[in-house]
Amino acid sequence: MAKVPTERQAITLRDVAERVGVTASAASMALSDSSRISEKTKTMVRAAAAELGYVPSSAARALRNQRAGAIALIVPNTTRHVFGHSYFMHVLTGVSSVANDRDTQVLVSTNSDEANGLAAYERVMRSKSADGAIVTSAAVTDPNVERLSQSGLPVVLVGNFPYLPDSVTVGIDDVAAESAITRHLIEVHGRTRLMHVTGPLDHQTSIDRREGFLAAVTEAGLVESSFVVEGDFSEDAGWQAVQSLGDRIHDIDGIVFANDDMAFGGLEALTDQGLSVPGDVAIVGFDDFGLSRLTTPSITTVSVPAEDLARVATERLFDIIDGVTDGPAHQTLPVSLTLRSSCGCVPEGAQAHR
Amino acid sequence: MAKVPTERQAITLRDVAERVGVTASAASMALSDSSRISEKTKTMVRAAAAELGYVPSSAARALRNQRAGAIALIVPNTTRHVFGHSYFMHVLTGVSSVANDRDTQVLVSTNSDEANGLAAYERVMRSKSADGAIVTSAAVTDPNVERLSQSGLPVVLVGNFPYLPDSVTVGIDDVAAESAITRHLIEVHGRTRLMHVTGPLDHQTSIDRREGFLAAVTEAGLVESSFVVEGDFSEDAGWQAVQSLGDRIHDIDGIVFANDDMAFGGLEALTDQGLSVPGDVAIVGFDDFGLSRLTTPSITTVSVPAEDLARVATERLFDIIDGVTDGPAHQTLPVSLTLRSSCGCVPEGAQAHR
DNA sequence: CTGATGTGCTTTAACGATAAAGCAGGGCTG
DNA sequence: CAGCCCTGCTTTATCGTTAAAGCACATCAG
Repeated sequence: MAKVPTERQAITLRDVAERVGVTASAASMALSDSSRISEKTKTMVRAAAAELGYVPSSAARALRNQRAGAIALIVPNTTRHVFGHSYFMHVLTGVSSVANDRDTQVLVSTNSDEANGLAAYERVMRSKSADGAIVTSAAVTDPNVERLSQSGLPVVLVGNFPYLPDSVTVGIDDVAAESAITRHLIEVHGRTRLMHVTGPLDHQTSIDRREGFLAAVTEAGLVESSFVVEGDFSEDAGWQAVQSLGDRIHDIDGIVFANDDMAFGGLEALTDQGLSVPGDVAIVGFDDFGLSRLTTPSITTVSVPAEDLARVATERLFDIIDGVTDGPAHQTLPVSLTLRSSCGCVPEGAQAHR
Repeated sequence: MAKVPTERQAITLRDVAERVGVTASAASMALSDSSRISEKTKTMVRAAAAELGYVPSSAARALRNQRAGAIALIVPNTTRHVFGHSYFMHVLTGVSSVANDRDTQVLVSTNSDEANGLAAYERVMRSKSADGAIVTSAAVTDPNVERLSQSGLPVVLVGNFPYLPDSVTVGIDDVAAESAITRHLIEVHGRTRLMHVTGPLDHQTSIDRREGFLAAVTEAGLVESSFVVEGDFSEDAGWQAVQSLGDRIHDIDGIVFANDDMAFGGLEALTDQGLSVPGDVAIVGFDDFGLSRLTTPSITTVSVPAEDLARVATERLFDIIDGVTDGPAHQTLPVSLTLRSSCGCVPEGAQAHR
């Protein structure tokens, strides 16, 4: 084992070069396997670098190459409340794994309280701390997303942004998915009187899921017996949506929640009122980021491949950074229905244990 | 509103200086409010900088100042399985908030599969991409933690590392906490025949919690009727621990799980066997990162202030980076017992809705 | 009226890496 | 054997920022 010096002073390329007896330039060329350097020198330089534990200074490289060697994962602060921990972790995992393969650092930028007038993530980009950014959703009303995506900097958005047709996005088909799970309640479980609890309607996801629900009930001719209530993706909103129905709860036999958190809140409210799920009311959620699997009964939901979305988005981002211009502007990944107990598909307590 | 140029070319200090008619040096001094620059020039430089949307190049700054302006949050890959998403998100939130206040970027480094011989996070530090690191726990057997903390680089560990007395740590008192919650089962709920399911015993946390459990049962004179089973913090381990007891399940009236995930798994197993919780068996968990609140019955647990731990650790890290040498080596934050249904404290269904 | 002290900038140099251009010496071609 | 092209390095310059030193010019004390 080579003894790695514990000195505070970092090892620079110059140190490596001096040990071999060449200039720093030669060492640089040797390490990049230039054809203009003799095999013998290359070997010596590589050996010296390994022995000294040389690691190039990222700052010097970034400055010289005009490339940070890092990408940013931008999380508008509003997101924290709207999306759950698990969603973000899946995204982070996906981004990290691709970035790791490319020897690129991942910088996480929460928007914080834009103290400097400039949004925190705009500073990140302008200071060239990152070569590009993955933006994980945001409110439709967030002007920063548009500014970022039109700034000319490489940006890939995770989600759907129909109002930003020029942006590059990777998402799922919320309309089709919500429509499919609604049809499941109607066709498989014979539910005819449905309520839909939406997410915050300044989020595209919420708008699309509502549209999917409406398409399904319209197609089935159940418009008269169905209705929509606005929520905000929080557990409490789900609880409120059910609670505020009062006696009208008996007018419905199925609830399509726009996400799992609200479904859980709704489930609690239904249970509190002594109603059985799925017996009296069948419910479904959306996301499948963990929670829906754990409840009693477990919640039937749409599984969103968050990690895959992030992975695809990050690969696309690297393409853009590398100057690839002919990639797809908008990609849509498939989702799957995960059938559990809350719709009546899987008997309670019959959950498999691996 | 100043029109921010959308050019691909970034604005440098030279651009700002030229517009005012001074050199880049003068502009630099003006922006740093040097006393050697006239008030008039300062005003003009500041105006020009704002107008052009000047943001200093982080790479150039890092190179010149020998400071990255970033800290790393290091997550050994083994951690992913051992700690949950919520724990990590709390830590990330805590680290981010403090870093944001200091205008510092947060770099998330998962260890990945040390492809380059050098652990990924060692590269991060050696390349000077970050000025310091927060390391979120790790197995006792992980040699990298020791190397990192002894490398002379600023590192703060979150958790307890008694075998690294020279490191700087911020943690909780696992022994006292597990002892307290065990005593709760004994003293408040009169349980006398207890099982403890540990986490992976190559983690200090698991070792300490086991010690706390043993201290409590010893103190109460219940050693004969109690025992310890090894788990690994996974939901499945909790399930297995209960399941593999067979008929011996009737020999116990309380289970102290070393974390909430296992408690949930155990809860499922108990329910599957038709046993009532807390009626037949009272159970408690540890962590309170979300899951334990959601189960039926909800799980009594120890609330770990993960975000606060991260915040304190990050503040300490900045102190070290800034050269403060007289800070506390080891800090311990207080935890609290969160009493819910699974121990018998709160009647089922009586959970408040805010 | 001269040397000391300020004021307000400019010049210089450095951080570390690396393309591009420069240059010495050997080998080859015509 | 003069001219040319390789080979294998060195020299030079640059990325953007900033500390330190330098240098005019003004002001003031003695």
